[in-house]
Amino acid sequence: MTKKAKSNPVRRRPQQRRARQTVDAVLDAAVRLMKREGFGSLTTNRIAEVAGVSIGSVYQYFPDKRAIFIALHERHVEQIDRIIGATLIEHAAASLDTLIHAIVEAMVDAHKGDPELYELLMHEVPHRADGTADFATRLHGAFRLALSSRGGELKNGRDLDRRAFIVTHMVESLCHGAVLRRPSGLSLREATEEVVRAVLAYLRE
Amino acid sequence: MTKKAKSNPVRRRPQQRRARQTVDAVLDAAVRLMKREGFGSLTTNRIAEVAGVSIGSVYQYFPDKRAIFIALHERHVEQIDRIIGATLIEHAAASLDTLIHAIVEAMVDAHKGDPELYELLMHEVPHRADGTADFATRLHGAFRLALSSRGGELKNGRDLDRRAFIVTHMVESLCHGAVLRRPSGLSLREATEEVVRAVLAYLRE
DNA sequence: AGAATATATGTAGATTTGCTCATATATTGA
DNA sequence: TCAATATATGAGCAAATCTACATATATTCT
Repeated sequence: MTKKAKSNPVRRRPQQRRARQTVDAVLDAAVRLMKREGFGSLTTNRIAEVAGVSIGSVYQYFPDKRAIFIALHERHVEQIDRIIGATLIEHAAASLDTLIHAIVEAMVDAHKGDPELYELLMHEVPHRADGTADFATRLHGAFRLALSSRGGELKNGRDLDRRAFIVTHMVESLCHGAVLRRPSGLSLREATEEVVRAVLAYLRE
Repeated sequence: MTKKAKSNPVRRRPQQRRARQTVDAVLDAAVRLMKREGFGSLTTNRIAEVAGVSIGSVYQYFPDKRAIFIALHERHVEQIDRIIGATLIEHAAASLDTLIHAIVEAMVDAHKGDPELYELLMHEVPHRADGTADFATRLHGAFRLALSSRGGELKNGRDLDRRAFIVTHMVESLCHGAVLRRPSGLSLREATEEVVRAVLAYLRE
């Protein structure tokens, strides 16, 4: 398995188009393999093979196997980031009700397309070790902003942080839950609506 | 890394006390090593060494390295299960308010003692692959029961499932968040109280 | 006490995996 | 055109996982 943090092996960053294609091919191959054979039997050589590149190319852009997983998470977080950002802008002037509604629906939509992948990302693929920029942290800022321009009774920053903290975790966890863990007999639409209700109940409390 | 599902290597299950001690020693050693040197540099030989048992003993109870991780998760889930169960019994006759309060505080208490471990379990140690009995699924039943004997307006099972689904994910995610991801400037006590407020706001909605 | 069973040891090695490196090819820029 | 730079290759090494197994000790049962 992974060695003990060898002397900082700096890797090349892709700058030409084919390099970026190589990187993408590696990430896509990793996903395809995980879905097909499970996370446990993922090997770097096999990833390279399925990606159609040589093992050497993989290690030009990823310092180690872990880095592939981190990149997978980053790719996902960036996608969600874009979706949330767009939703915030689109509903900049809307009420809190419709904003929350829009964000929750956007989150659910973003995940329902490929639930298998997000299940893997959530429960199998190890997250990054250093504490930088996990998903909740990045959502927090967005919600803080959205709440600050709306909540009349939220006077100071501490209140804002408190509210944003709860809302962030509710949205993240409940949207994932609605897609991946909702009880049988509860449709995705019903679950989504209930998530919205829960968040708004808290914000109106 | 793990092989491709070799011919079902059935392992011994501990029945004597010293066997259980061996198993525990292995799990404890894995945790100690992860904290000390990170998940990435965990090796089975080193685990055996730190546990004070031979590598042969390790493989008598764990079919492969992954099984050690799975056992780590199971151990944690069982601990939380016991705590939740005890809290439910202790407050069987209490109001919904005090029950939720008690459960949230119990969850936070259970995690605040060793946040480093739970951070590892959440983000580094891969979860089990088969979908059996994850934490949320098990909490769901408990909350369903607790709500059924209290919520006056919850008529049928669908409503119950809906409510229990939301509450389960809120409690799990927000308690973890309060311990591991609360914004600086928000004390653990404040965060915990806010979690309770959020859950109750939803249940009273 | 003595047989049956469960547990522990640890070396030797086969197999697998992560990752390196010397070398070759493609692209860019002047 | 041709040097400089970026990208791609893949055999092979070091290290890890996991097995096999002969041996020794501890526990349980009658």
